[in-house]
Formats: sequence, structure tokens, C-alpha cells
Amino acid sequence: MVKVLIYEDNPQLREGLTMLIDGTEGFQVMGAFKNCNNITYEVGAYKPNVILMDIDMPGINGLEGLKIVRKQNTEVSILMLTVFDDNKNIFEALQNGANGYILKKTPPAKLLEYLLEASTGGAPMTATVAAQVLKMFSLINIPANNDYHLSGREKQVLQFLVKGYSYKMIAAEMFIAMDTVRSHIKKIYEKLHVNSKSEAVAKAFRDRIV
Amino acid sequence: MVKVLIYEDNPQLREGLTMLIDGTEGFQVMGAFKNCNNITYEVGAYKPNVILMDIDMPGINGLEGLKIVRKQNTEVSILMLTVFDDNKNIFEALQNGANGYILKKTPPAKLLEYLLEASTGGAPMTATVAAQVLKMFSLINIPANNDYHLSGREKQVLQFLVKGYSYKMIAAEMFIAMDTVRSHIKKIYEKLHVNSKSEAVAKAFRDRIV
DNA sequence: GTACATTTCACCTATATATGTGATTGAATG
DNA sequence: CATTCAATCACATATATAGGTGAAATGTAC
Repeated sequence: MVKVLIYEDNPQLREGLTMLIDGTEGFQVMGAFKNCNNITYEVGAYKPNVILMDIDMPGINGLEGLKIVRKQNTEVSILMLTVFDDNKNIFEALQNGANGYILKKTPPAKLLEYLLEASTGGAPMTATVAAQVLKMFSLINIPANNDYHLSGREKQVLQFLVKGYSYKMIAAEMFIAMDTVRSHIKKIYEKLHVNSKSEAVAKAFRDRIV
Repeated sequence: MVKVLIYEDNPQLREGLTMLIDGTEGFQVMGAFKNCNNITYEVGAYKPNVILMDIDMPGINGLEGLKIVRKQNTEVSILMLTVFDDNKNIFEALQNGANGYILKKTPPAKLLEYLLEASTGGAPMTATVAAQVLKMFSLINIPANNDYHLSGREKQVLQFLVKGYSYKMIAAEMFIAMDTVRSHIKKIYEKLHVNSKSEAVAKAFRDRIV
């Protein structure tokens, strides 16, 4: 039996969802509320498997409700429910531990399917939402393939710079003279188009040379 | 009409998929191949809407095939097909521009649904895959909540340090004396437990203070 | 109203860093 | 075999940075 809590301010939709879900074999609606004001208590008392959470609600809204619940409970699946598939809310919700993100226009059969998926550990998302997430995902991990043609020794020196080593320490670590370290660093600055240690470090981080 | 290309080394599965998809109203299989050796030509010639791509194939495998196609063509939807839902392949595929990732055990009806979603710009994923992606997603964006209790002015100074500004430049930017900049920086070093500019910069990047 | 943190500035000194100008060796490239 | 590049070292100088000590003005919190 999948136990469901519903948070939705629109009375018609709240009633409709309750009827649909509670009337379906294998599902039980434990409660339906118009805001998250008592969500901590309600989640504790009803121990739902899945929470259907509207985002736009007066009072404590869905995103805040999500955060409140996640502070205490990382078990319950939380499906965000919204009219738009706007990026900002999607990412904030997903970063705060939402398990899925579905649109209100999702047809009833799909909705029940998603609830079931969520209750068994899946992450239901409408395809358009998933596409946005993936796009974001691929943007994040661009390997920033800037190749500055650093030589082997130069790369080593840069590693030490990033670790915060002084020229003297680097010389000791690499068993070379401090002047040699210096000349490597001069080369590095040329190649990275910088002219100080901290700029080189920053560039190393930004371009993921480290 | 959704035009499909199939890459799958197992002859039975390849035939089965072809029959299923080609036999469905609205879908047409333009070709089915046992490896990606000629994928550049095939994609150019058949101009598919969706590619079903097995990951484990002898010769040029699915991940390599994906990369090859994406070098030329960012339009076609590519659905990765695999027996496991192992993390490594999932993320490598998604980072390289795959549009979805589905398991071979996906039932035929679902598969067709996913193909249709993919052809219209969606990103179909089985719920378990989506869950893994989301988990990764929330791990990536941990705000690295290290709070070093930097004051407002100290934060500003740190921003400038990260940009590679010298003390003198920071003083000019902030309309304060260089000695003041120094004293802020001294405080910053105390709070971050470092003792040089480049260490501070590195820490700022690592802990996402910037 | 006192304790505390923030922001501001000053002065001194030692060390680190940046820049310039060489030079030698060895390996790789053509 | 000449050229180029990487790696090594040297010396000189100017500027930047780090560390120490102190102090005044402001605002906040208890």
C-alpha cells in the first residue's frame, strides 16, 4: 500500500487528486493540506511513502516545505507538482532532494504510475523536465579542454603552486634549484597569460588543469 | 514519421527491435547495424530522428559511436541501450550528449513511448536511471557549506584576490588604504587557516566561496 | 554600558615573488 | 646536422606579500 500526503492550495485540484489516488487500488491518501504550515507534524504522524507537493502555495510554499521535510527525513519520496517547467524551480527542488518533478497537466494514469515509481525508489520526471536536467548536467561537466601545452615539469610545478607551496618548497620537493623553479614558473605564466602566482592558481582551477 | 537507426550487436535483439519498431504505426527503421564502424556515413545518409545505441558492442562501441555522431550532429536524439544501469556508463554517456538511457529489459510498449518522447525533444529515462542522475546532480551542487564567517568586506577582498588583483589594485577598487586591504587579508588568512594569497585563492575555489 | 566584531589606517621588517638577461645540456624533430 | 624545446642553473633588481604591533571609529548584542 502506497501512503500519500498531498499539499496543494487549489481546493478543486486537491479534492480531485485525493479522489483519484485514494480511489485506486494500492494507494491510500493519508491527508491533503492547503499549505505546509504543519508539515513536520503531518509527515511524522502519517509516515507517508510519497508526498505530492505543489510548488506555488500561499504561506510556506512547496520548496520551503521540501527543505523542512528533508532536514528530518531523507526517506520519504517527494514529487514536486507545478504548472510550469521553469528551470529555476526545477533545479532548486532537485538540489534540495526532490525525487521527481511533474507537471499538473500530467494525465491521471501517468500520475499514478509516477507515484508508484517514486514509492519504489525511482525518480519520475516528465520527459521535458528530464531533458532540461540532462542539458544542465552536460553543461556542468564540460571538461574545459583548454590545452596550454604545459610541459611535464611545468605541470608538476603548477600542481605544487595550487597546493600553496612556496618556490623554496617546490625546489625541495622536486630536487632542483629555486632558480629552476622560477624559470618553470615564468614559462607557466607565459603560457597561461597571467603574471602572478594566485592568478595561475585561479586559472588552474577555472580551467580544470588541476 | 519517426525515423530510427539501430546499433546492436546481438542479432536476435537487433531483429526483434527492428520488427517491433518498423511494425508500429508512425515509426520506420532506416537501418540496423551490428557496430558503429560506418556510423558517420549511415547517419548522414539516413538522417534518422532517433538512434537506438547499444553500449556494449565489439569494434567501435556505443559510447565511442555517440561521441563520433555528436561531433558532427547535435540534432539527432540518441538513446543508449544497456543491460546494466551502471553509473560509470550512464554519466559518461549523458555528459557526451546522449538524450536518454534505457534498459534492455524495458517492455516494448514503454520502448516505443520512449522513442516517441526522444523524437520530440524529451529525455526518456527509466525511473531508476533518473534516480541515479538526480542523486549525482544533488551531490554535484552541494554548496560546500563551509562557513568561515568572513565579514562582508572580507568576502569582497577575497573576490578580488581570486580575480588576481594586487593589494594596490584592491585598495583602488575599494577606495581604502593598502594597509586596510592588508589587515582584511590578514583576517581572511586567519579564518581560512592559510598563509599566502595563492592558498587563499585555492581554498576559495575548492570550498566554492567564490 | 560594556564587550565584541568590523572597518579603517599606520609603521616596520623580513621574506617571497616577478622580471630581465644570460648560459648549458640533452632529446627530439626535420 | 641545424633547430627547437625542455630542463637545468646563475645573478641582479624592483616590487609584492606576510607578519608583528598598535590604535581609533563604528555599530551590534547582551
